Amino acid sequence: MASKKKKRGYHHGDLRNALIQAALAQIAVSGGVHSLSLREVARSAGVSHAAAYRHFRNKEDMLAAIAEQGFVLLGHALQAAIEQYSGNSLAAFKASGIAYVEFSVGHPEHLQVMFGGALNGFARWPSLQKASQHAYDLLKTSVRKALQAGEISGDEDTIALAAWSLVHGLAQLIVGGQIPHAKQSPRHLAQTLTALLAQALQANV
Amino acid sequence: MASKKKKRGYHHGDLRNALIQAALAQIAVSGGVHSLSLREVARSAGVSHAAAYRHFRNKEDMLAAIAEQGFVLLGHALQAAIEQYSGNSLAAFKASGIAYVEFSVGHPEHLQVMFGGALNGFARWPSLQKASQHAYDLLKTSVRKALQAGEISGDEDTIALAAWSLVHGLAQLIVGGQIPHAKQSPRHLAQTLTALLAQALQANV
DNA sequence: TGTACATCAGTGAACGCGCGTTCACTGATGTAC
DNA sequence: TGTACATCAGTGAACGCGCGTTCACTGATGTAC
Repeated sequence: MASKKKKRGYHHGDLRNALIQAALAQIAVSGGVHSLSLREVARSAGVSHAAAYRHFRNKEDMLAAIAEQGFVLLGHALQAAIEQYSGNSLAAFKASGIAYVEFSVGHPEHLQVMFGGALNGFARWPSLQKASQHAYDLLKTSVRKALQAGEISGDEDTIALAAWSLVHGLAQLIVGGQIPHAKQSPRHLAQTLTALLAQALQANV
Repeated sequence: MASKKKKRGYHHGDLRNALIQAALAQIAVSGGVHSLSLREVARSAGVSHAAAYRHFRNKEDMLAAIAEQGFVLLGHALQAAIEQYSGNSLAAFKASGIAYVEFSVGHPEHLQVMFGGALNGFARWPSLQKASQHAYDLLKTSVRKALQAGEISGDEDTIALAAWSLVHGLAQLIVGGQIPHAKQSPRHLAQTLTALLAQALQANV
């Protein structure tokens, strides 16, 4: 259950990651970042609670590490979706929106730390801020390419904000359990809404 | 600072409301529901912490009361916006979206309790569930009227979900401080995005 | 290859703290006669 | 109007608890010679 053979550090091997995994599991079970405890996390990772302080300055710092991991994973998901349609910038744009929703639904615990307001701004964690900025840049670039290719029209910032708001809102509502009557899968919903937005953006081309 | 002359109950007059107000203030200052404490709320309302138990079964019950108040206020905001354009169902639909964003930006503390996941479902508080359902019904009705008037076209559920996602996402991003570069006011942003969505919905009419 | 030493990840006890909730009480208010 | 009584909102002390963080320590690992 503990370290396999990957890093094999001094003692545990990869306690930092093990703690992050334990924290995510605790969020999933208790259903909230607010009830996450450093001691409980260490306990379920099979380690004394003081050990956590060898890897994180404090509890908040641990949450920042989780949020950063979330944005990195989100970045990868967006990049993969975009690259899948390298020849068609509008399809790539739509795919990135769908990927945003699928990532959110697949990683609700990360999402909660990323956007749940537990960190009060990312300014104190440069690498977190960088990862978050990178994910947003991918979206912006995707919009710019579709604009340059003449497949959609409009103001770049406005389009990016509309797209982000749409998929972010959908993801939050799904993960928050606010759409109980949804008969369709998150992916299907995301496809429908993304197509609807794309339709609006193509209107004036 | 305490009760004016409105209800003048036995002792305090309107402690229940005073506690809710104190809780909202505490959320605003500390910047999170997770760090809200019943004892601190009672303290800042000038009352012993045990007094709170005369008005709420427990801490969670107090949060539910705040969320309920939020949905009631949201309902009023939506209703007012819709009634303002009683002759034009498309304008009413857009106005309700803008009102959603303005309510959110104007009541970030309520929003956090309503959607921050602190309650883990509304099922245990019937009146909260009713208030939340009512707000959603206003949106649905607004969509249906625009459809019936032939001003927009599409599937009712899809349109409602798209509209809700868009304004909810925008609101969450603004309140969460995720849009630092926004040069425009929340209201302006909401107007722009709502108009964009309306454009897509009018496409096939 | 073997030994002495430095490093530092993880330990276990201790700190001080504020929390949520319960309880028997008190005293201000409302009401019946 | 006055008095006796019932109600119940708010009190203050007490409960048990788990928390975040610090500290001197220990012992496994890596390294210089």
